[in-house]
Amino acid sequence: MADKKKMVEAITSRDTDFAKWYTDIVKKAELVDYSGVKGCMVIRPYGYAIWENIQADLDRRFKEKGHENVYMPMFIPESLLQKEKDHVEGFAPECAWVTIGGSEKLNEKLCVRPTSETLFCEHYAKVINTYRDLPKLYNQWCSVVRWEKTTRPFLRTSEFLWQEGHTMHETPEEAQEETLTMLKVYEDFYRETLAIPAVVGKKTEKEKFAGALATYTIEPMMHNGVALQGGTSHYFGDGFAKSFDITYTGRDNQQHYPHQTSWGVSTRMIGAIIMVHGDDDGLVLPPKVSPIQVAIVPIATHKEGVLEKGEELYNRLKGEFRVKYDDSDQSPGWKFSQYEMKGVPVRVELGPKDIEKNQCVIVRRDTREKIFVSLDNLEEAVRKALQDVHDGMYEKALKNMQEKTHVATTFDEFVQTAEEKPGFIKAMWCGDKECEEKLKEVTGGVKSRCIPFEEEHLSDKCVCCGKEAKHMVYWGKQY
RNA sequence: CGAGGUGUAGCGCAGUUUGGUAGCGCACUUCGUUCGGGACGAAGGGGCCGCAGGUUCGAAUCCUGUCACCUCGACCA
Repeated sequence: MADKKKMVEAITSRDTDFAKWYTDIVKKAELVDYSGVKGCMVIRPYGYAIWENIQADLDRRFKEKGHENVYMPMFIPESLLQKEKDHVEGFAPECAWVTIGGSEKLNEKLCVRPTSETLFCEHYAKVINTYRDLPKLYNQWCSVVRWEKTTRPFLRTSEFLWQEGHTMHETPEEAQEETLTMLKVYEDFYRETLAIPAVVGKKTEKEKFAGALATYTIEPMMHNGVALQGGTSHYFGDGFAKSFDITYTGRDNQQHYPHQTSWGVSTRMIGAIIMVHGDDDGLVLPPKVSPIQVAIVPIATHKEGVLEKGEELYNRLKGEFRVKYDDSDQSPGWKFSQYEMKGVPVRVELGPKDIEKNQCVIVRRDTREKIFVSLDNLEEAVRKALQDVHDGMYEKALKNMQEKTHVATTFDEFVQTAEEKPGFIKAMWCGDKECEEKLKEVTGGVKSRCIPFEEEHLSDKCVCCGKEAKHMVYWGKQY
C-alpha cells in the first residue's frame, strides 16, 4: 500500500458513499466538467470519445437493419407539439421554450425538442403516400432538452445526447416486430459491447411512454442495487398517424394509417458503464468502447533501448487496437494509477528486464492479473486479454445482478426486502395501477421496472392486494 | 419545488466565532537526481475569498439580497 499522504487524488470508496464515488469518478477520469448552465455538462474529450465509440457501434447495428440517418429541427412549434394529447401532457412539464427571436417576440413559441415524434410525424405526413414508401426507417443522432429539477452527470441532465429511431410501417404486426427487434439490438449491444447484462421486458401502463401503446425497456442493475432505465422501444400503433393525418394508399387502393415505432438510448449509458463496472480505483471501461484499449508504459526510460522497444511495440499494436504509448516523464507508479483511474482495460509494461527476456507484462484492469508474455506473441496475447477483460466484466456484472435479484410473495416480505436488500424484487402483480402506486409509496420509491419477457410463476396472488395475479414484475429503485 | 449543507489558487481545505496586508497540501513551471505500484531536492508562478448591495477608517470575516453546486425527498431517459 502506498503512503496515505500521497493518495490525494484518491476517490471516495464505492461502498462508503456510492453517489460521491460516482461524482468523483466522473470528474477525476475527466469525463465531464460542470458548466455555467444548470443541469448541463461539458463532455470532455475522454468522455466524448466513449460516446463516439458507442455511436459507431450502434450506428452500424442500426444500418444493418436498414435504418437511415436524418436530422430534424431542434425547435417544435407549440401547435405541432399539441397535436397528440397524451404526448404533450407527458412532456409539457419539462419543456424549455423559445419566446423571443433576436429582439422580436415570436407569434408562436417554440419548444426545444424533448423528443422528436412530432417532427418526424410532420415530415412523414409529407413523404409517405403509398405502401411503396413503407417502411420508413429513420434514425437521428442529436441532443434533446428536458428541464429537470435535479440533475447528475450522464444520468439526468437538462440536455443530453442520444439517438432516436422513428419508423413507420404498413401493418401493426410489422411495427410491433420492429419495436422488439430494436429492443433486441439494444440488448445485444449492452451485452456484446458494454459487457452489461440486463432485464428486458414491457413497461406497465403507468410507466409507459407518453402517447405509446406499449413501451419496452432494458433495465441494467447498477452495483449498488439501483436500476437504470437503459433504453426504451415504443410501439405507437396508428395514434400519432391519426393525429398528424399521415395516410398512405394501400395495396387495396384504400387509404390507411401507417403504424409507428420509436426507440432511443442516450449518454446515460455512460453512467451505466460507470456504475456497473467501476471500482474503488476508478473507471473500468468495456474494451469495445474504451478510448484507449491498451496503454504501454515503459519502465526506466533512461536505460538504453527501452524507449525504442516501447515505440516498436506501439507500432506493432496500433493498427489493430486503440493504443496509447506513454513515454512521458511521470513515474511508472503514477502512470499505473492514472490508467486505472481512466479504466483502460489492458496495460502493457515494458522494462529492461523484460527486454532481456524478450517479454512484456500485460495487466488486466478488471482483475489486476499480471501476465508475462513473449514479445513474439504480443498481438495475440493482447487480443486475448481484451476479450478476457470483456468476458470477466460481463460475468462479474451478471453475478451482481443475480445476487441483487430477490423474490417476494407477500406484502410484508416485499416491504422488508425493499428496505433491507437493494436490487430487483420479483413479485406477482394483479395489473392494477393502485397496487403499483401503493407499493411505491410504502417502500419509498420502489417502482415497477418491467414485466419480463420470461415471466416466472411465483404465486397466484398479487403481492399487494392478494387478488389474482396477472404478471410477474421486476420492481426496484431507479436512477 | 420542499428540507439541510457548501462556495477562499486547477483540485482538496484552513482562516469567519472575536473585522486589521490571503494561507497550507497537491497540481503547475525550471533545473538536477530518480524510474518494476501514485519518487526526491532546490528555485519559481498563480486569488476581485461565488456575485451584488450595505455597515465600517478598514470586510473572506458582520448585515441584506442573489446565484451556483452537493445530499435527502416529490417529477422524469
